[in-house]
Amino acid sequence: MQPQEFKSTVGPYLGKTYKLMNLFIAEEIQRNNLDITVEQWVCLKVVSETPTPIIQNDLALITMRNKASLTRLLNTLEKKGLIVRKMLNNDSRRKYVFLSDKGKELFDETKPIFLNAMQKMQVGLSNDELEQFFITITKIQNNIQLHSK
Amino acid sequence: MQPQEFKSTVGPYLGKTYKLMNLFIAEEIQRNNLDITVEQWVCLKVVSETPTPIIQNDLALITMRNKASLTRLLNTLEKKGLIVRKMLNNDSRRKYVFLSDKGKELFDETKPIFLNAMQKMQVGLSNDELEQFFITITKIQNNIQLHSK
DNA sequence: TTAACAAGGTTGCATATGCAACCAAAGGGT
DNA sequence: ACCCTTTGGTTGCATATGCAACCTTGTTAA
Repeated sequence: MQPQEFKSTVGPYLGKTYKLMNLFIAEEIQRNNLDITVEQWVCLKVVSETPTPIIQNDLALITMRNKASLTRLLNTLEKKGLIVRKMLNNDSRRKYVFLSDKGKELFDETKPIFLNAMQKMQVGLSNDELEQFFITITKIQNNIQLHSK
Repeated sequence: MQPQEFKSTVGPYLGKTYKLMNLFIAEEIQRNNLDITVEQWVCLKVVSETPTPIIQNDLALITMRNKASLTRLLNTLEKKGLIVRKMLNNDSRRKYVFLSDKGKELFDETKPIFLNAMQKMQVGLSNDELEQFFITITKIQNNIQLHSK
C-alpha cells in the first residue's frame, strides 16, 4: 500500500537531516579555520583507515560516488598536497592513493572535530535508541539496494 | 562523552542512506523517461502544496538551500517552462513563484512515481518502527539546529 | 526629508556530482 | 600473435550548491 503523503515518508526526513548535517559540519570546519570540505575529509578518512593501499576505483565505491567525480575530488586533494597518486606493481592502469605527510597531519588534527560534531548530533539519544536507529536505517538502505540498479 | 569511532555515529549512516536514496530516485525518474531532477521536483512540490503564493526567499528556506542556489534552480525550471516568476502587489523586490500548466501536469504525473519510490524504501517497516524513526531523526535535527548557526 | 538599514534577488567564483564517451592497459581465448 | 573484452582512469557537458559581493527597492529613524 502506497503512502498518501510525503510527510509520512522517510525521504523528506533523510533529505532535511542530511542537509542540516552537512551545513553544520561545514560550520564547524570553518569555525576551526580549516581548509577542507566534508567530502574531501571523508576521502582522507577512508584512505587513512584502509590497511592496504587502495586504488581510485575502490575508493569511489566505498565513498559512494562515481569514478569521474572521485577523479576530480582527488585532483583538488592533490593540488592541496594532501594526497599522492602512485602506481605500484606492474599494472599501470591502477592508481593507488596515499596520504601525504601533510594529509596525515590534517586528518589527525581534524578527527576530533568531526567526532565532536557527531557527538553533538546525538545528544540525548540512549544507546538503545541509537541501536534501533541504526537497525531501521540499515533496513532502508537494504530496501533501496534491493529495488535499485 | 565523545564517540571513539565514526562507525558508531549517525553521520555515516545518514550520508550513505541519503546518497543511495538520491541515486535510487534518479533511476526511477529515468526509468520513466522523465526530464527532471530530484531537486527540481521537490521545488515543484513545495510550490504546488503551498496554499498562498510563495516568494523565492521563503522557497529557499523551506527547501533548505541558499537563495543563490535557488535562483539558479528556478532559472532552469523557468527555461524548461515548468514555473513562472511574477511580481505581485507593490513590492517589486519579491518574486512569486508559480507552476505553469506544464509544471502542474508534470507534477501530477510524477507524484505517484515518487510516492512509489518512498514506499519501496520503507518496505518491512511497521508503523511503530517508522514512528520511532521519525522521533529519533527529529531529535537529531533539533540537536543540529541547537548547536548550529 | 534624508540617510542608514533591511530585504530580496542575482552574479562571480569555487567545489561536488552523474552520465556518457573516450583512451590506455591488461587478460583471455582462439 | 591477434582480436575481443574488461578494467581503470580522465574529460566534456550539465546540474546543484555555498559564500561573498553586489544591486535594487522598501523601511525606519533621526
